[in-house]
Amino acid sequence: MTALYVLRGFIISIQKENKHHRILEAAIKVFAEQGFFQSTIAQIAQKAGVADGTIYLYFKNKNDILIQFYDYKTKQVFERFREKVNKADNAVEKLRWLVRQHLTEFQKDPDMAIVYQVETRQNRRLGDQQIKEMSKIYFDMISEMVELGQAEGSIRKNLYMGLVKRFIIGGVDEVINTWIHSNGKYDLVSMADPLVDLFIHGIGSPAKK
Amino acid sequence: MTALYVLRGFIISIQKENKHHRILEAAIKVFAEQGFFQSTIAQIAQKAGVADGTIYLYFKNKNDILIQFYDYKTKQVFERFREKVNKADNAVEKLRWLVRQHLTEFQKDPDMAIVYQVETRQNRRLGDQQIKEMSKIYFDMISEMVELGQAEGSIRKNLYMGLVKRFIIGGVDEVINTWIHSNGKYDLVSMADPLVDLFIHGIGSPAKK
Amino acid sequence: MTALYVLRGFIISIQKENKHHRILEAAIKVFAEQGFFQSTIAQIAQKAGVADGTIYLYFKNKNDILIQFYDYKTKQVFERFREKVNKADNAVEKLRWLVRQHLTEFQKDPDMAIVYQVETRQNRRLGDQQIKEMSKIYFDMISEMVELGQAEGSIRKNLYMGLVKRFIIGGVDEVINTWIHSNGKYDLVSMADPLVDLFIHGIGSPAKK
Amino acid sequence: MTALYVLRGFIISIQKENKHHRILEAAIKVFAEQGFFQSTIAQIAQKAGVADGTIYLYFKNKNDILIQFYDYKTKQVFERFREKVNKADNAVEKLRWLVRQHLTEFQKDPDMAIVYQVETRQNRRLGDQQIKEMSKIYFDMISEMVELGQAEGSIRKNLYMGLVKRFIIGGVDEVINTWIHSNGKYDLVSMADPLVDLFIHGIGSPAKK
DNA sequence: GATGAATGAGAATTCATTCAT
DNA sequence: AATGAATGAATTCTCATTCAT
Repeated sequence: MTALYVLRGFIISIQKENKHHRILEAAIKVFAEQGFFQSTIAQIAQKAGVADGTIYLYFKNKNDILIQFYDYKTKQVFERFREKVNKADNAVEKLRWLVRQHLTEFQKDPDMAIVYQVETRQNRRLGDQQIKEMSKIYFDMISEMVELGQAEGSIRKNLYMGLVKRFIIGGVDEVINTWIHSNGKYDLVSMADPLVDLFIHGIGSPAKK
Repeated sequence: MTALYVLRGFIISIQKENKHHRILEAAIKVFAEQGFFQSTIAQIAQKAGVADGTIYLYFKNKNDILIQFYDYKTKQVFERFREKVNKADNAVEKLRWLVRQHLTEFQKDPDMAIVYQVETRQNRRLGDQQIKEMSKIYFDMISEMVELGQAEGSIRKNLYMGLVKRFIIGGVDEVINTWIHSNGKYDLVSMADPLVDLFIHGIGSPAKK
Repeated sequence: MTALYVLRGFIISIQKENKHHRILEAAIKVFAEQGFFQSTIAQIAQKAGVADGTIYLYFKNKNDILIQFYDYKTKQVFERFREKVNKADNAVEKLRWLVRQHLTEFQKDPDMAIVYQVETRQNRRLGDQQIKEMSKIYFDMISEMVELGQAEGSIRKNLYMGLVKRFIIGGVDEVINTWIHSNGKYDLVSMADPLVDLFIHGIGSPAKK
Repeated sequence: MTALYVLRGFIISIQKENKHHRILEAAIKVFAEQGFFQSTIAQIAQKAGVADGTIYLYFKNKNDILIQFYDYKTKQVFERFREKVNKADNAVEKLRWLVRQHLTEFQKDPDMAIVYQVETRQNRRLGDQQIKEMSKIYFDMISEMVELGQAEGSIRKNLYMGLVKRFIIGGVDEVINTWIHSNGKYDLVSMADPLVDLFIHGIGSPAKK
């Protein structure tokens, strides 16, 4: 009896989990298609196959969906960046894997990519704290990588870390944006290595240096 | 009499121009503060010191304000980039002046910067054509610059132009974004030279090359 | 349990039906009092005892209320004309019953009468198709009647059907209009027989014929 | 000098007359096309070639345009009916000329026809007094005609005058309405004689009488 | 008289959120 | 937990009318 009960609880919690998940996925799709403000709860509910009211059992309000998307989906993706970075054993390789993984994840889930780039990134709706938190993950990875590279001798010394971070994130973001605006027509991941090459060597001629 | 008439016409057209301008400026401020979708016509009207209905004498609808902002303000700024670029006489200097001017203009007018970065750039509300048109200005300047640099020998040959463009725009944008999120606390323009340095040399150690 | 469920569903559907009905009735009253264009959704909502927004759960927009009125109320009335006409067994009786029933129904529901005469009849807002459709019911009844009368010998042969239709509808409509403008002060139905007499015999003196 | 002054005054008053007239004509066109409520002052002004504000120099408000249309155009048309009726020298001819003239005038000026039928006729916006006044012209003509006919022996005695009026006006109106809805595709005037025939003889078979 | 820019009240409509079932 | 009908605040936009020039 107890076992059954526990089992039942488990199934229910799975179902609950499912519904929460389904709404989140539906929301991301709708946000990606129409933008946050132009999306309605009704559209999300329909796409998720639940009633409008049901959404409010899982999310405090419309805004909260974006926040939870951020927490659930994005953070998890960003944590995976770290894994890849950790596996690589020199600074340049770490950077290469960071960029590769970033492009890979975003290519794999274009809806997430759109929502992240367009709705989340630039937005003051999400608590700034949240943005900073995640931004920090990236920042820390880059700092670490740069410091390692400087120790290794592969990365030059006179760098202002804050700027390097923007330099790298900016390039990656812009590559993703362009890809999104092209409606994902080409292979995003193949941009990784040439991009990293630019990060490392710049566009300047080595002869001149 | 005729002279007075002409004068009168002139004054009136100035005033009209003023009102259009005042609304546009007010709108940009409001958009910058609250975001496009959270801004209301009433707020814009109030900030511009006109009645709600007056806005519709100058703009087709709320969206049109954004479009006209783009046409009026942004294009003009971008044309000024070209002037600076044209004055410089080698590739690296051209790039340096492009970035300097970009950061200078955006620092000078933070509201424009915010609206441009947040509302315009990523947005499918503006006709894509418009975005592409302006993006093209940037693209052409970069292409030109890179080709010149390659002829001069200051920029390396094996570059995929599309990627270089994103690499540069991305870095600049991100620097601006970070500055915006800091509420303009520091001097944006001073980022120009270090950033260009990164564009040219990358983060890699020259010793290693 | 199931029975209760079914019952519950039934009650709910009745209530829903009620609300739709209530709004429609309220709208007709308001339209009758003020005319379509001078009526506001707020007035209708208030008279129906619902919130403004509720109206949009049942009607696409203000115009749709008129269209649904037409479909729901008017058609049903017109179908009832046919019943009466079918029961009578000679042409003149059929005409008499058509006119009697028409005046009876409109007298019974003056709001419908007003909206029908003023807003619907002359209006290009309703799909012309709808008007034609209903007009056709009348037309068919008259055609049928006339043809029957001609076969019976009670109605003369040399008649242009299209004109006969306008002749009859016109007279009936005008009698209703006059009654409406008098604010329903007299008995409309009592006009039926004298009017039919005019339709049949005209105003000409039989002696002269 | 005085002569010139008078002349000048005359010209001005002609011009004034013209402008008033032009606005009225423009308004009727616009009302005919779109209906009173869906027409805007701006549309009328544009069609009349004057500024919006100018309309208020000649008309108290939008409603007043309809009222003046009624006074100016319609009354004049109705007076012309009388002329024709007066010329005919027996009752049936009088009726025939009334109907002929009615259809002739309305065919000649379809915009007037539309506005009159749709906007004026059924409407409580015009002072009821005005409607009654004009309606009275018609009524008097019909009364007179019927009484004459009864004296002549061409029209039967047992008639309720109020009903006869509606019977005739109704038929004529409906013929006009149908013509309007057909967009004036056929010759309206040719309906006059057959219609009058129906008024006089009805649809009944003479054999039966 | 003529203009037409400006006004702002007013209306339709939308939609996040609630809550009775 | 789930539903979805109901709500009504909020917003955009229109347009008759006014009035300074």
